[in-house]
Amino acid sequence: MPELPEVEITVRGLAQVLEGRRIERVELRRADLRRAFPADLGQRLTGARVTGLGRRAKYGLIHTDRADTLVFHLGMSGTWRIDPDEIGLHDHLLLETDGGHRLSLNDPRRFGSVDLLRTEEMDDWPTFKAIGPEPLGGEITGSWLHDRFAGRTAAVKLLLLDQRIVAGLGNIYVCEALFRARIDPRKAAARVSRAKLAALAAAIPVVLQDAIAAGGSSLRDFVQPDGGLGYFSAQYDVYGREGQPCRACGGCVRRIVQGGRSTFFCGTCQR
DNA sequence: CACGATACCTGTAAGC
DNA sequence: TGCTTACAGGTATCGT
Repeated sequence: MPELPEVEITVRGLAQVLEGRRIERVELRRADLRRAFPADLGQRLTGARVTGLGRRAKYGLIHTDRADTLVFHLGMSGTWRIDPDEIGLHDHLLLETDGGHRLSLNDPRRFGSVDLLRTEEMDDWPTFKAIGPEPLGGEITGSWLHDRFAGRTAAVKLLLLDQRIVAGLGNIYVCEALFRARIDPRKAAARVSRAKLAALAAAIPVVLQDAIAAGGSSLRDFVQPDGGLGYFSAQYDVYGREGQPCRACGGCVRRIVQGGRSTFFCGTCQR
């Protein structure tokens, strides 16, 4: 996915064309993504005015003046497209605004989701209640991680992907944050030193902010709402760099599989 | 409960 | 060229 930085960039792009605008037309081009679209989505959204955009973890939020909030998740392959030239097989939800723009939620793999919540009840939504704090919110410190990791034998990399612990990190930024903190991703979470956890807590928001500043990452099917591409992928230290030299020590970046997913790290720097 | 494996779905690239 | 396989940013669910 779109991990947290890509969702943040998406939300900022959507705000440019949605903020203050009335949604004049809603078109559902299929009944579901991962789950069914809300049955009354079109009815509740049509004619509503967008009062603001937001983000919680990897979920994008579109608030309306009808006290509803559309919550979208981009899954692995979702993107919002603004004024696409053509509407294709994977454009599943279309919104047309009084500003003359047409937005399309495009998601080939359909791992994404769309929900419509009452804004005042949003914090009580089970999905939001179950996930951990925002990594950019300043709550994640070394000692906080130490507490959460106490007694945990799973690899630190796998726990960082658990949205109940830290919400918003995905495979790329976990690999990058662990590199910056010089932590071996295979290490049992409870056995990572306090000093390393402090470095990790510091690295997480920095790597995310760096990615946001670069405009999000560009993997093969991620395009920003304005059609531009992000360039952070060129700055990756380890992700996708198997066999290439470590930028810090010149050693060889390795790829291993953890939890069925690729982990990239430097076996020399990360201990 | 913690943990690992699997399923969901499509597109792309690599290997034969 | 065509077929098969592996892999891709995530998350829910199911065994053990």
